[in-house]
Amino acid sequence: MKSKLYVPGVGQAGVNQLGGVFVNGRPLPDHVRRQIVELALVGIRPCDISRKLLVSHGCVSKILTRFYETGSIRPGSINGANGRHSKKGYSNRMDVNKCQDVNISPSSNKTHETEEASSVRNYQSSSSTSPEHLPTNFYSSSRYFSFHQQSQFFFQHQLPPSAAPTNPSSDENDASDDDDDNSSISSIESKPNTSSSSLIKHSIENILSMKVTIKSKRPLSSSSHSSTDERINNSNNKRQKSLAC
DNA sequence: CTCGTGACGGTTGAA
DNA sequence: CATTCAACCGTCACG
Repeated sequence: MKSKLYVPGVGQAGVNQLGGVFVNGRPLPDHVRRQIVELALVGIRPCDISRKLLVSHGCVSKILTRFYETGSIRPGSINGANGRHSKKGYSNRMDVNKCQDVNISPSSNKTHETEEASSVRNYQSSSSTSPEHLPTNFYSSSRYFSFHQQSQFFFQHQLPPSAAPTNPSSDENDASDDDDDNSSISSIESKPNTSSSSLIKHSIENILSMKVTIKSKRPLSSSSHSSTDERINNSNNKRQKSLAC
């Protein structure tokens, strides 16, 4: 039932049961992972998130489980704490990048969350199309670069322009957009900020507007908004509690 | 209907 | 340089 298509430079791209495009064996794009976490934080249920973002339920569950346990939205091999990257000197290079980008001393006793946030910033700042910003600790540059371009192509066709990835053509716009993303992600993983919360609200509103379009396009089980809102609030309280721990 | 989990096939980097 | 292996990925199906 799973249709597959081969995309040069990416590998086997497939379409899951929800109609979403994915690349087998490759992590979801960062903005998709971020949207999953943001939607979960505002109380959207995982099943709704999977339907909205066209990501499989299992993937949403895994990402949220990882996020609740570690506070990280990154794929497991990113921060070099585990996986194959820990064997080589990636962590040293990561520390250098952190010093340059985030002004965090590598020798300072940083918490896991600050390290994660800095790694997120480092990765997002490096996700611009400028070759010298290609990630050194992630995948190899050439493969990652081709994948990133292709994934942007895919999700530009999947998501509305408000939730679509940034335009790779202009660096300054990328930088500003990355700042928006960074502020939203830092507000999630650190303390809440008033200005960034508006950004979160903005992005979530965009996503929710997409939800309306999707629901109008493909009506799910006919459920009234009031009952769903109550369930959303309940689950939101539960997740806020778990997050506060 | 929702959610957690394991199997599966695929990708990636190191050895 | 090609091959092998381990770790990780997302999807799917099951309970």
